[in-house]
Amino acid sequence: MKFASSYEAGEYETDIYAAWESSGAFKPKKSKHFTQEGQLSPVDHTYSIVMPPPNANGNLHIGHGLTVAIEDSLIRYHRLLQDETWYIPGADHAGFETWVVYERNLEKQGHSRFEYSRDELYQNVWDFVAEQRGNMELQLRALGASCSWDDLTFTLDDKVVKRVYQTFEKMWKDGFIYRGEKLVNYCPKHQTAFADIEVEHKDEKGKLWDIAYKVIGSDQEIIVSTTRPETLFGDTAVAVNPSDERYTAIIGQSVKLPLTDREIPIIADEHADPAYGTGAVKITPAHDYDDFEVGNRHDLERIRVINDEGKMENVPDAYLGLTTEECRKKVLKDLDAQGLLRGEKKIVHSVAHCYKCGTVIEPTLKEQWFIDVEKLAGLAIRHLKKGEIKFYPENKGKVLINYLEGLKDWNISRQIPWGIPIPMFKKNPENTDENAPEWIYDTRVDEQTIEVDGVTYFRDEDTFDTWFSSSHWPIVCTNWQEGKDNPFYPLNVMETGADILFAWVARMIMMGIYVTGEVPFKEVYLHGLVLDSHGQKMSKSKGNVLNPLDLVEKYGSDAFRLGILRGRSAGLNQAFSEDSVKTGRNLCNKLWNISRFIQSLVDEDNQHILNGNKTNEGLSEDDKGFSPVNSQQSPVQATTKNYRSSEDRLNVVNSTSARRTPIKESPSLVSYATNSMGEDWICREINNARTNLMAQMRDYRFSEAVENLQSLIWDKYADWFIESQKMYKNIPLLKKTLENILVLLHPFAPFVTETIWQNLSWTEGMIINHPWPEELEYDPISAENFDRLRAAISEIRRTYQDIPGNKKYGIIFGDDSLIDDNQVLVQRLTGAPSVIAASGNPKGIRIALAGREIYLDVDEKTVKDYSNALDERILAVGRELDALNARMMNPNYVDKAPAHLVKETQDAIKEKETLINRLKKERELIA
RNA sequence: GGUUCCUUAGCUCAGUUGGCUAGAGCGCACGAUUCACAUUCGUGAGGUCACAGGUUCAAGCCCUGUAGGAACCACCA
Repeated sequence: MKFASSYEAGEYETDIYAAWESSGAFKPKKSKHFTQEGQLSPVDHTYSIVMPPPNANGNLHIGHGLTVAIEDSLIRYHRLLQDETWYIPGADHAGFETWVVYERNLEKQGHSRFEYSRDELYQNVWDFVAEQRGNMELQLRALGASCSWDDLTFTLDDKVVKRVYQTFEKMWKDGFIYRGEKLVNYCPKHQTAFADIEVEHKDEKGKLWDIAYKVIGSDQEIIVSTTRPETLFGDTAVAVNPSDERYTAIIGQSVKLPLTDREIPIIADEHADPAYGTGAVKITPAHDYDDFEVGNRHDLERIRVINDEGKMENVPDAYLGLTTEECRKKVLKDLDAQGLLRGEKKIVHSVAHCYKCGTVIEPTLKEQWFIDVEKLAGLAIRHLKKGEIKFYPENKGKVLINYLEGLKDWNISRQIPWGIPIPMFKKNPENTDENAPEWIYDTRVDEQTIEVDGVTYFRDEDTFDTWFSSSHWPIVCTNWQEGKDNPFYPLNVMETGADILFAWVARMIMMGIYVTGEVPFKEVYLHGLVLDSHGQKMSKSKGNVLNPLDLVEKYGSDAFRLGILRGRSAGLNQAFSEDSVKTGRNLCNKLWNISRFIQSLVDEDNQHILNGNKTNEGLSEDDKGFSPVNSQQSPVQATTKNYRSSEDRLNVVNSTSARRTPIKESPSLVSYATNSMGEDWICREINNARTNLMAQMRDYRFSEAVENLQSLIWDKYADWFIESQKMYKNIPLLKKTLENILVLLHPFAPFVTETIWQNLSWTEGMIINHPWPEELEYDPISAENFDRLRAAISEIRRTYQDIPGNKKYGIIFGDDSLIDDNQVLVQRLTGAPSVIAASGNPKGIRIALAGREIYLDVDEKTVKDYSNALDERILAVGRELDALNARMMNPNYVDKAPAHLVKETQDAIKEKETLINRLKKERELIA
């Protein structure tokens, strides 16, 4: 296969993905089907992640793109480490979200949900979703998600329902669940209740009205302030603060409720704030959370005046059936007519809205199923405080505990058909048998009535809150079973958006501990929102939405993944722009061209072999011939080649590795040896990048990992190593190092690395499950010498730029073995017309590096032109020297700082002094 | 009111247990260019690390305070 001159991602990605998938690489190796029934022997290294299930009915958005980029990189990294990885994909029935879409369709067709039974509706939505499903799965593939598709879990799968019912039954028996008539967040449009977390509070302009209530048996009146005059029909008291002296005299008396014949008491309660409004407040226990509490304290009657459709009920005939809005107008008008409306004030207050349709949430008295959260959260808090889960970013652990400590009981009933039916049946109200329980648990939810012990029970028509079932996600996806070892539970990490810390992560933790006794995951990595390039939230209305799949199509999957990981850290909402995807694309292309070039060198080399010429490939270390570069090397370097024993090397691998056990020794197909400074240097750099990468992966520092690799591949491998190899080629080392680099980058750029791997002539198998590279062996002194050579070359280049006239001059070197031994390389990398040894005293501009005798062959006039640059240089070195001297002048520093730092400072001073003295001497000669 | 976070280059952000001259990407300026790559190569300019104190031999990092900004939770009759 021939490498094209640029990497066109779109030409390869689909095939590569298909090849991975059909090879079985995505499945956990040793336990392909870890079923509910089967139990597998535990294995040493497992690594499991469950994907936060995207909406089965929807398209992926940029946040999913980030999720996959992070999770798949982790999974692929651990797969390369030869862990048994399991990336479990999912699809969410997205109860309410999907229901809203479906109901909207239904309305468009002129139908209403009330025309159908729950079972019919459920079936209809199921078909509706089935039609749409598959879209998001294709998109996950395009992003390169290497998940085990056979194990895809849908949130309405039987195993999910079964598990949810088991838990519900356990909770019911344990007394964690109760049926209660409480105020719930009710959306009159969708006609369902919500959990507190699903309600959005928004600041809104409103009005505060003052209404006079006449005190019975006197001509006094009490003025209450309210934003909701229409609920006065549900008032069952007026409250004043017990310490409020204005009202102490009338506490215990009654007032006449305006527009009605009812009398209600004046009560004393702390809830009334003397400083707010008139200090007196009407109490409507059936339609206000605070009032509900007040009502409980004073045993007040609860009168519901707004029905499920948001219309007035239990009110005088004139108001019956009005919407709340109509009723408010009429009440105000009628009060005004009676002279009871005493004031009107504009205020801004926070109002709860349905997060989906924006309708004002009506706190409504309803019988619902609740979870006693104190019990559930208490367990979770204890585990969290013991630090059993590590959070990234760390502070989210504290935030979560704070949330759990204040959490109120959780309403888990929803009045929508699309969801898991609540498996509870209510006794026929006409049955007066007192021995029969009011409610019974039964999973025959397909039947509307059941008979137990001769008693008829009716099905509860509600379904579970989505979060109730999704809180079981780690349990169901890993097929956790009581009493059976499961190497995949707890998960290694839960990766998801910081925005659902409370809604989802908190509930998974609570439920995981409750069901299994163990935390469901050991670590939590939370990502922030992906904002647009100006730091604005992406939204359709702003028109700044970036579609991940568009970017994949335009730049490639790898480019997208690299681009979205760069510049991003845990928990923060951060900007994202197409530019960073372009950078990713450029890196892929760079790597492609590096590989293309190396392959061409390999092909050339093979041609030589065919022609009967010698090559150093495949020779053992002992009989390794020296490539031409050796004759150029200094005697010093040649004698410092002193490789560690293989035992030492193994120790290095162990000590620098972030893993608990040594990586499996896996003999490379390519045997290699280093023959030059540049070669030793690149081995050292690859080893360093590898070690850093392992630490970065352990700590979830993806952005740093990507930068680390980019710097290795581009700034080091391409710009220095490959360039130096254009002189003297070490084919086995080129092969070996390229392989290592490809493997290191694979977790982040799976497609391009695999495509290259498949295109290279000598590689075997697939890179996706290639073993993680071992450390390369090299000569550290030789590697350091290359650093010196690089510094010299950079300084020469810089000096060329500093000399006016934009011209390159010949290089003359004095007694400088580094340059002497690398003349050809120096000439090539600086672009100098010549590099020659000095005869006699060299003249011209001397390169401003201590320890080097390098001159540029320029005439006297050019030397003078350079004097300004030289002056600046002298000043700069002087400043550095001053800073170092100041440090050494401090006796405390010498005393207390670590010895190696002091030594380093002393050495640096010596070097700077030498250099500055030399530069000053040169400057004098010019003047 | 409670909790948490942020303030570092023109922009978006790194900066680990305090330790050499504070980094990256993008952008900008100057220069290069047949021979892997213009999705290229080389060089450079940009920083009082929000401010004020403190601890320390040493502070972007730790402590206290101030200013500005953000998110979430609760409440708002």
